[in-house]
Amino acid sequence: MDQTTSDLAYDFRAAEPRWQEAWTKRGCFRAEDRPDGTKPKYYVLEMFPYPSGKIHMGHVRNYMLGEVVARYKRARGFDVLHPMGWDAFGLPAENAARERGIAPAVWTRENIAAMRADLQRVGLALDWSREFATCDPEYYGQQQKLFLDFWRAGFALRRESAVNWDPVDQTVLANEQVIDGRGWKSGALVEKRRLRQWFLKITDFAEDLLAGLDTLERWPERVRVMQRNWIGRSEGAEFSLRLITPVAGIDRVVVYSTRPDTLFGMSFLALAPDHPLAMAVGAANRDAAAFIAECQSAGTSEAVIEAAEKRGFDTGLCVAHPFIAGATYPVWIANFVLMDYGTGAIFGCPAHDQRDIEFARKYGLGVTVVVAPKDEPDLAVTDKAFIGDGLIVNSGFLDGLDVQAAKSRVIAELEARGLGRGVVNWRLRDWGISRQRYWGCPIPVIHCEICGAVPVPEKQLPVRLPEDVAFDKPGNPLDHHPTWKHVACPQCGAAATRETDTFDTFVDSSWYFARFCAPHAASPTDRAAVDRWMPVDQYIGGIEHAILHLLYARFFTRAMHRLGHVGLQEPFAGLFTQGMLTHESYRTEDGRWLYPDEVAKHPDGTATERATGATVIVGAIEKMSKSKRNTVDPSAVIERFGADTVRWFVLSDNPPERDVEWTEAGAQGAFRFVQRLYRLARGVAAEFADMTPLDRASPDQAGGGARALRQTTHRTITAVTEAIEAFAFNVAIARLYELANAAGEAEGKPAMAAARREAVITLIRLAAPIVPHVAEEAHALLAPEQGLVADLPWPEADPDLVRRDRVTLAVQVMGKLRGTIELPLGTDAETAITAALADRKIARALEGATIVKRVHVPDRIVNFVVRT
RNA sequence: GCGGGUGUGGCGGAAUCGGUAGACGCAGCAGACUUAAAAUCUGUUGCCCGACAGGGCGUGCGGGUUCAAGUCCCGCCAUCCGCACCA
Repeated sequence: MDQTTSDLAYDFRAAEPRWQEAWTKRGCFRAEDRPDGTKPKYYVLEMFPYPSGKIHMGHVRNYMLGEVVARYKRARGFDVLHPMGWDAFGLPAENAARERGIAPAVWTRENIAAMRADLQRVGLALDWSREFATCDPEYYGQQQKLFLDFWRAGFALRRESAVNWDPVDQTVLANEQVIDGRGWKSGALVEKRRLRQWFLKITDFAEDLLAGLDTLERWPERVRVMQRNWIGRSEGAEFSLRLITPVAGIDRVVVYSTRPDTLFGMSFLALAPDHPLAMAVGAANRDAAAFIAECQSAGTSEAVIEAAEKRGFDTGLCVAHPFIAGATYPVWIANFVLMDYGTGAIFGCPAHDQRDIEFARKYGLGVTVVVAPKDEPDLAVTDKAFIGDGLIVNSGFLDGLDVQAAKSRVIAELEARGLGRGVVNWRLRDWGISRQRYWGCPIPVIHCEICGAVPVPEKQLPVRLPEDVAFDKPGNPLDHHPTWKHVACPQCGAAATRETDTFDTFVDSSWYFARFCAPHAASPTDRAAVDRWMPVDQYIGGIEHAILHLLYARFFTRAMHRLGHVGLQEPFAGLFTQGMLTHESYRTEDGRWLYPDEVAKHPDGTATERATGATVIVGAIEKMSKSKRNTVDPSAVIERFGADTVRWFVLSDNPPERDVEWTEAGAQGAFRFVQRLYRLARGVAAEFADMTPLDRASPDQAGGGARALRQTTHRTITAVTEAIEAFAFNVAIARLYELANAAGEAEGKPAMAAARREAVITLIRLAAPIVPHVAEEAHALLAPEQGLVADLPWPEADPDLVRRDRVTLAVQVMGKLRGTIELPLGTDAETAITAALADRKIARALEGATIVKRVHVPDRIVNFVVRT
């Protein structure tokens, strides 16, 4: 024992590194590459972190969820793969380079080293031998190979699309860098600019990605719903409308509608601002051009476009109705029509579409009801469109049909006349993967004036990112690099240039889980390793990734499957999405944000800055973020209280799917429990030393409550096991507290000593996945002959001790609780009701009333319905 | 704006199926131990009336279904996540 601390306390400072070393030495958490085939596999993975520099409590919580699963599954006899790596490319490294002159590679490597050290102090059961970072050429080189495979297979293509262009900084901005339509640094109004970029054809997989959702039984329903809505399958009609006066050779406009049944309620046609016809009008009309330019300055983010006030510009053009001879409708350019969805043109039917009614009211356009609800045939639409089902009216050949029948009928009619057709449309768009940035995986393509876009030959991979780059100029440093991009064309040998765009970092995270199976394979994946470990049995991460990351990973896996890199379509068999970590934010009166440990809080609710004594404004509890400095550094807490305290606390109070607020008080509570666990073990060890061999052998002594304690112990095994399986770690912890309380109450009672020892040993082993260090320390006091807790199997409950023979029933009168009765399990209705009526309190509650109905739910409740 | 969540004591939360609301923890209060403090232990703690017994109210708000609603249905409010170049 460490002599420097009080012999009363568990010394985590000495114990934690010692046990961490013991696990590493034994290779406890190394996943077997060559298993003997006797154990089932279990792959548990948390979304790998971006190396921002320091871990925060949110990371610890995320990794603790996987941690408990990993240690628990290991104890249940699985070969567990639980790896760690780094999602290392991205914008923050470039921002650091521009702001502080640190090279992105250096900044990233330093951050990784610091975060790795932080994570290792937590004592996680990770297989560090498989660690890699996406910025390792070994990894991104294989990614380049994958991309070229995709390209050859027709999954990749180049086409134009819009980006946010900052005219002052001469650079492309991410959506988060556009604030109120302006560049975050320059403040300049952002323009939409069209660039030729690489896309992956995720839309080719739309049907399959949608169908696959139904097989993901261990995914949260809400994530599946979000993905389903995102993919957005819709059936509708695509058809053309004739322009009365052609413009620039355009004589018709193709529209898409999911409600072709409302075609007779049309009152206008609306074009996306970047629709070819709108552009043609803009070329000839300055006012139109000004309106289009205004729409262009809104940025590319859908949220901004959709939330903006609906506005339009009347082009003065008209289109003819396909079925009503002589009827014409004005053509507008509207800011809420998206070029990327459908055909970029819609017909407006205000009576039955909310956006259209708002637009029509604003600009005085007509409103014709063509669907009448069955219970309200004379519907009048004012400000709220009617979008429900009903019977078609005012619609010629569609009159009297319901919505579904009218859709089929109108499509048939459009097809018969050669005007259009029924189509399935997707909200999902192809995935644009080009980024005009330095710190990412280079796209392995060479542009030759003669041969066009040429793949970099495989033997020249990886295309390495040069590290001698300068950030003194705006724009992409790869573009400015003196030599990097100048190469000979691999096909014809002429002077050519490299693609200077890099991949979206979502590409990096779309296949890393497959790479962990064989992180140093010479091909993107090692099929034998992938077949052994995939799918990920339990994937864990933030709900903020519900759509993009998870959808891209599912798409990538399908594409890799078609090319034989993996043998399955769905990468994640089970998914758990965790909530965020929150904390109060603090700022001084002059507006500086302060870290929580710079603030002294006072009992009266006020707070001051420790350094200066200045008044501190206590702000809202919100998501921990660096900018607001409301983060709590786990390393400091580990230093003070130990890793087990942090581990216990991040799981103890909250259901993992919900947000948590970090509080100092909670941390101290967790610290006390860790100490108490050790004290319990020490007390039991001392008692046990004094026991006779006979007493030791018979934990189930008559009387003295020993059997009751044993029942608690074995019921706790069941309850904790179920809670862990259900990801209800906070409930598991509550049950562990109860067992600790029960064991504590048995202290000093010789008749219960053996039962108490069983309780404490069980408690330690059940708590071990959460607080493994103190568990090892305590277990070594009680049963050193059994070796490491990390190597022990999970405790098994004795069914005989779990079973209950008596239950408490609630007795209600008119649904209000009036008493309880205790009965043998499985008591029949008649006996239960008789027992209830015999109860003094119930009898009094029933005085003077006539019982009209008796309800009995076996082993649960008796309810009397009465009349007075 | 659209899509998806969440809302229960002073606080975090618990409550397979609709069946004793508030498990467990934190904080508080009272007490024991101590010269004292810390640590530890015991009791108590949803709100209101009541000395007790007991009674009333109570799961964001408003309705509804049911013998019975935190749980199911309808309508609101607040708040969080995502919206395709933050990761």
